[in-house]
Amino acid sequence: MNFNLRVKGFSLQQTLLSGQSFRFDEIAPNHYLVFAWNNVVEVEQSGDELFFKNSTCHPEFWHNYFDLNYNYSNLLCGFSGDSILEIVRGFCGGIRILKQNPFEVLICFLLSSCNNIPRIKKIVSVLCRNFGTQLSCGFAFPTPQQLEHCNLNDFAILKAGFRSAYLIDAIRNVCCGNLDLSKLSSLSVDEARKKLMNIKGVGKKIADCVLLFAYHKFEVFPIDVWVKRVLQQYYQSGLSSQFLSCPGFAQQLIYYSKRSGII
DNA sequence: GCCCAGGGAATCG
DNA sequence: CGATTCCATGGG
Repeated sequence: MNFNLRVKGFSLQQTLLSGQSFRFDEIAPNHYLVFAWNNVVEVEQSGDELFFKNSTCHPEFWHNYFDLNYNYSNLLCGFSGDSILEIVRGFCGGIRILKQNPFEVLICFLLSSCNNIPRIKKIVSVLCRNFGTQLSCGFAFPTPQQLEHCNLNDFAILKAGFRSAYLIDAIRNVCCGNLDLSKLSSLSVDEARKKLMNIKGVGKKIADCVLLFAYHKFEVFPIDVWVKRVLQQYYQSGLSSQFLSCPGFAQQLIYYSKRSGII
């Protein structure tokens, strides 16, 4: 299925490259193969237009996935008065927070510890190819049930090292109902975070990544090494009220900007 | 053979 | 509580 969507202020490239997803491939400059939930699409941005090709689903799915309904200009306006946030807003204000599958985000960020993005993407692609459902192009991220009976030997192909044990613990807890990902959204952020942190290898940072990238909890603030550097550089005396107006989104712009070397 | 990647957990004070 | 130290593995 092919179709177009008109967007305002959105940047496909900034959104995909902002470190929240590991499930896309650049097939040409500014032209991506994007996997989400059980779907895949080729997408390209030109100005205010998104061109979708060979989508496995209807436009509404991608509209929701890329969070195109949310009023981000309000958030960006709220950053006025904080000089750092004004800079990053001008640099990458086209970032949107994707609506990703919680199980997928949990597994991907468990793989992120002591790791780099290209390698995480490689591990995830091997995981999908070996255990996920085949799509028209590529493979879907495996469900908890598809991974339920995997052991350390099965995961040796991932070359994920010590992280494989984390995956197995997470899968087991999800499959037995100990961690019910479908119920986290009804809990308070603090309660949901506690539940996630019961998984081996999940601390506050990874829990907050799941809450932000899968549950759209903009009030959380995952602090990774890049963001920590910015805090030490510019926010020694504390975060501004503008920052605290939407920590999750501010964090995402700061991460992308710091990694790009503009701040 | 060494260094790097980026987090969690345990153990302090 | 916050700060410090140790730990884990594969790729270049």
